[in-house]
Amino acid sequence: MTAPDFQQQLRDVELRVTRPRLAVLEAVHAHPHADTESIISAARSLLPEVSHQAVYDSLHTLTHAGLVRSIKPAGSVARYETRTGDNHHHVVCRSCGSIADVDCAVGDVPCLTASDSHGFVIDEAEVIYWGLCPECTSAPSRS
Amino acid sequence: MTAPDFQQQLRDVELRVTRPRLAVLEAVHAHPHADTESIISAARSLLPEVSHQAVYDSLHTLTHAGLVRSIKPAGSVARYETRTGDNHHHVVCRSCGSIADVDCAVGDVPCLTASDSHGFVIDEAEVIYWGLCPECTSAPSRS
DNA sequence: TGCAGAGTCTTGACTCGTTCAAGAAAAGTG
DNA sequence: CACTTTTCTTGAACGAGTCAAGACTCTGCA
Repeated sequence: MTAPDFQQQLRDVELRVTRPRLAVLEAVHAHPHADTESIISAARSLLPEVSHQAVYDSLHTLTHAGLVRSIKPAGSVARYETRTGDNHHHVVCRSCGSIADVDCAVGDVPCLTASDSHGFVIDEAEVIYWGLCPECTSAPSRS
Repeated sequence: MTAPDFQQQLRDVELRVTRPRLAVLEAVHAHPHADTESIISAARSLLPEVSHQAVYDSLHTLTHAGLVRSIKPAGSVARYETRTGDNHHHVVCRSCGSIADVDCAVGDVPCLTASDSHGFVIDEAEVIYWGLCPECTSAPSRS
């Protein structure tokens, strides 16, 4: 994934190509599951003067456009990733908060079938597996 | 579910029986999926002088003990419910934020099998279905 | 019933991720 | 290149949730 690719991604969804957006897109791509602060740092290593506000705004815009996806496990701040549209899920470590991707166990667009949806029109199923990561399993920190 | 039942619940998990806890437990039971502020109001209708801090603390304690469960859909504040241990899930309306219970589509403790868990030890699967509730489907507010 | 000690609650201040607002700057258009 | 619209910068504000210290309650035991 190169810089021109990111530009093309933006144009494909009819967004203006701006340096903050490119920096944010590249930062999210390079640091999957990073929180906003990390993304701000990463974006600033590419474009030193970006304001945090521009990063927040870009993240919102890109999320709306579907280029990035945000996840917010309970007890964590917002995190972002560029892997979208393939209906994958996440495992979150209860101890250290680290996140890993998990492909959907059931198929392509699987978990979209709730047993009784109460009349809701469902368009997405979000699954979060909670547990302990390998490191925290072997060395469980403060219990 | 009567007041003595709540007392018994607390004793069963070896928690002290205090009026704030009873009020919180009853409030959560009476208002499933309510946010913290609503629970504070509801608890105060039973016990006028409870501090918000006591409610927060009780909610945390009860959550730890497994008597209540907290859910935090992205973009929403924390919400609580007393239905625990049956591995049910939730539908959340993207428009108005209302929440409904959904029984697990697959079985009893189903979704606990991720295809590749990356070495994580998984103990819970949390599923949130996103969509539109019946009201917002027929009258979609500001798009 | 009364006492001691651990655990809880009240009060009030504070943190920090996120949002709001107004003006300046930059991207796209002809 | 000038113009219009969108986006970015700066700086302040918001608010759910947390922290801390002291007062108060609950429970177990004499």
